Amino acid sequence: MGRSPCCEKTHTNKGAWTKEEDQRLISYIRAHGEGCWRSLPKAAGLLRCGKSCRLRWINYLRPDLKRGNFTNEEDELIIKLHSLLGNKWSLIAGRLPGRTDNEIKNYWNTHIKRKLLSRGLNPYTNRPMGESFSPSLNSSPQVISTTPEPEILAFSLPNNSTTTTNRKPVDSVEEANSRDTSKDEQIYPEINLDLSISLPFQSEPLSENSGKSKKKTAITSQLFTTAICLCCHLGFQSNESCTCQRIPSSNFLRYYRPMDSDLSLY
DNA sequence: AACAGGGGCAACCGCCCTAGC
DNA sequence: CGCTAGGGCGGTTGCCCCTGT
Repeated sequence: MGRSPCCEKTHTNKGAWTKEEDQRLISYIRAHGEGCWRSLPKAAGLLRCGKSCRLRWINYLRPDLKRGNFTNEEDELIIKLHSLLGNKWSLIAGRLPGRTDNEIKNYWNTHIKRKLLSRGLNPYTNRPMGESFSPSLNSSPQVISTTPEPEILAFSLPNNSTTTTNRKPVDSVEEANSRDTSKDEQIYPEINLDLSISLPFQSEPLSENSGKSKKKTAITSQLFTTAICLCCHLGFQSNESCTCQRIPSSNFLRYYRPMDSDLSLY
């Protein structure tokens, strides 16, 4: 017994979106906001699957999207992020304002992969072909703090780390993605890349009846002493790829991406 | 001018995760 | 605690356009 389909396949359009469909979707979301994608097509008068509407909006119709060619800085950032995160396109896109995961994924597959190969680099490791490699990033982000913003990626600074692990050759993305990264050496030794994503800020203590909240609080208490955004670590703080702002804190420094009005849609 | 091949990218598919009941 | 619906994500497909022959 399979999962029920997300929509009536027989009565939905497929393929390229028309201008009229785009306009309907934009108008509807402007009027009612995002959410409930399954019922949106009917409400908006679209003969489309809800998922299709969501994808169309997120990837092409959102007002905050940055269209056009990728800059060299974006290229380099993507390369570095990919070497650290693997095919976590949404995470990578999160560090590139105005870019979508789909766009970055396509760009990676069509441009960057080739670019790295032409440099004699393994596209999955960003290291010379044949050289051993292991990224340091844990695949599962940890919740480390609560902040006023919906999204924070924090990376600990070197903490007198004694991280020493054995490298293992990685020549495929499958291998790279499935590796036990906890044992891996870092690509960028100066960076301890524990990727962390926070929950929205709560100035009041977290509700006591929330078991999950307690768990998150516990994790927070295990914070490293210093955290910094990946863009900053990679040297992109001063350019457009990094929109972080520094928040002084008694225990550590936090960098966050402000949530502007447009991004609030995402 | 016509055709073939390849590249680029929008869109779809299917699996996974999670909140809500 | 299990089930389900909804949403998110990464991988893949297929169409369109460009370029070379």
